[in-house]
Amino acid sequence: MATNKNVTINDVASAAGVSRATVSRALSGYGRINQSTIDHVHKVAESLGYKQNALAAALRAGKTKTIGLVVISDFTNAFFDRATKAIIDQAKELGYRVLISHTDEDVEVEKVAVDTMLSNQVDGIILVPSSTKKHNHLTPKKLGNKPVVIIDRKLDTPRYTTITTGDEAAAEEAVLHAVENGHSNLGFLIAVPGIDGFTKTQPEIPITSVQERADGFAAGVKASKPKPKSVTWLYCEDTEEAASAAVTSLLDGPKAPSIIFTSNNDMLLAVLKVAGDRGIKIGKDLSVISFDDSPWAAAMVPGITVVARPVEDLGHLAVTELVSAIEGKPNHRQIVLPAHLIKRGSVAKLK
Amino acid sequence: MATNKNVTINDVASAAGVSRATVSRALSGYGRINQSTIDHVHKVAESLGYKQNALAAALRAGKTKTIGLVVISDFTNAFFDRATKAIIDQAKELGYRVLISHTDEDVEVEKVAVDTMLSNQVDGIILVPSSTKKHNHLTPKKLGNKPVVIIDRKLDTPRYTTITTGDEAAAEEAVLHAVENGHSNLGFLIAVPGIDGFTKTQPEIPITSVQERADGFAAGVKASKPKPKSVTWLYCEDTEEAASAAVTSLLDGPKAPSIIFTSNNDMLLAVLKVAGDRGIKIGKDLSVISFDDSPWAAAMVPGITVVARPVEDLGHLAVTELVSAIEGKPNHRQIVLPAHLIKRGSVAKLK
DNA sequence: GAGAATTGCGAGAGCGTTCTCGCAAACCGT
DNA sequence: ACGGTTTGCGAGAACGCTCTCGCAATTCTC
Repeated sequence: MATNKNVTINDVASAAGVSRATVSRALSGYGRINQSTIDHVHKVAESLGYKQNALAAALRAGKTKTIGLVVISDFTNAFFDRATKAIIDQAKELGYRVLISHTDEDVEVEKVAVDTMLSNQVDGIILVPSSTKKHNHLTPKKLGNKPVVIIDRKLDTPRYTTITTGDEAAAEEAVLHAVENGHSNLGFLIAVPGIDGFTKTQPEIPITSVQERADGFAAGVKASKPKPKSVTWLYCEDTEEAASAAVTSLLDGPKAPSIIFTSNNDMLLAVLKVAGDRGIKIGKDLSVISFDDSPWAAAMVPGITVVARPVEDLGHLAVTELVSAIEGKPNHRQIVLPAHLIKRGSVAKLK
Repeated sequence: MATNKNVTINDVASAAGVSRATVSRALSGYGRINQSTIDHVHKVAESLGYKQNALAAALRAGKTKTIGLVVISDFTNAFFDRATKAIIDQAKELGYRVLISHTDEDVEVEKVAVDTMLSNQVDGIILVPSSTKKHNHLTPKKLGNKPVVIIDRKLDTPRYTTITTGDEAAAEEAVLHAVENGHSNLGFLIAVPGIDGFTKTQPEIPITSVQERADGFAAGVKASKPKPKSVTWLYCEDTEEAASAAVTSLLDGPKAPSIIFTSNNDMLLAVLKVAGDRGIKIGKDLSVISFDDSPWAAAMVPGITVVARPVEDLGHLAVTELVSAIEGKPNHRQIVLPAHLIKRGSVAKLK
């Protein structure tokens, strides 16, 4: 059980008969150095199985080539899985690694997540904030003046480059699409983290993207040509139980909707589940439109009509912006990427 | 634009009027130190906004409290998203961070991923190998004798602790379930990375878990009481196009199956898509059983009958085993967790 | 109250790099 | 052939931290 001490740059240096500095020059490719010694050092390093200690290099150089990604949810989410993938891929493209942490919509968790990132000396942070208002821990000073890109949601103080999607317009479009198809009894199921169960009266929504969806739905209702006969709003905790209960109450309520708009896929799945259990056919007896596209939403029969957001573009752009800031071009842009409605079969043509 | 030099342990030391060593003792909680100085140092550190530089600490201490996770696929996969989440959560529980990399089933990518992990001085690695056979880069020597846990698939040399699921038995159970329900024309759609398009003859399968599923299906066919009338095998590249083509060929072939077994959810989605386009009703005109459960498979109408694997347990256990090895109890266990069939509505009762 | 044990803390080395500085050797121009 | 420039490389400091060692001060022991 030989405890293989890692081979260091010193080992390479003495094996190659040169100094540490020369080895570093040869391997990192900077400064004045003879091509033949470069080759020689490379050969020796390889034969010894030398691997750079990224920790030491980063400590000395003051940069880690790592960006921190603090997301809300884990990857079991049709938005964040794709965003995370896009971010990792683009980061790799630009020569960066990604450190991931998720916060479960908890500001306290977010705080320690960010601290961990900073402690690990990330060069910049991409963050999905869990609260619009509570961000005392996100001041430039507390972040060591490190570049930050906010995605998916906005802070109420637009301090950093922020990339969001145009959910409001898309939500409005969704409502108009439903009304055009003859729907007149509308149900809205909005997932709001932090509340208990579900409620009809609008609670404080700590997430701008959700707020925008709700606003867009409302704008759609207002803009509808034949005014909808009934509109029911339900704000719901983001859990399976609460969602099921909310859907049940919606379907059993006095003004049962012919279409339900859901603000995310968890809510959508609850609708599908309850409807399935009751033998209610989607796209026929009940229509549905949700947010965020996914392979399964497309493959279902009927396909689910969704607001598709440019998730990959968003992730891609976030990294590009962040890296550009890391490399010294700090500019605080507010970017909104367009979302659009994908019409499938889950909206019945009434009348 | 004050370039906030990070506050270091030296700053805290001089502000608190003690030595670096004392600050370190106070904050890290080791060695002999007076409680009142601990409090004092903590207070000063807080007021200065001191944050430990994890890099420096790790460099000095020789351990990073980080484990590397090298998975095949990204998180847009019903298995790996859950596994990754379970691993991150359990790692956090045990005081470890997770560095993630994905390889897209490419051995070369896997190689550099592992190198990156090592360069970043991870304390151990959890790996989903992209190939059963090609693992020259995974010798203990090349891994610096760091602990490794292999999950989801096996290497042909059982060198490390390996955690897999009992896919073979579950696959057999799935076939028997179908035959019991009167199915006699069976189709098997097996995703095999690295092949081109699809083929009827079994190619080399570089992944043990897939091989085991195929073996289990075969065992099920053999064990069926009324021998199935026809059995069609299709091995397919893991892309949407190839899968669609394969499904089409399956449905249009001479022996059109009444049930299709798919080895993963990508294949399942292809089946659903093609069937949907043709107006073929799942659970009625065509039955289907897939591998790996997911929220949408449960919410669909009819629900998809699946082989559910204990993904969270697997991830959890992987971390536990790895950390135990990191902390000095190296034992090479071969663990197989049981998978089981969840019967939903996607299998029609024939006869 | 004198020796022994214990406690609290500072000095300083060292983790594996990078990078500036300076020096010797090689090269240039006239 | 001689001053000046360029080239290649080594010495050594520094990044921020941990941890051993040793010394002074305190507490214990009988």
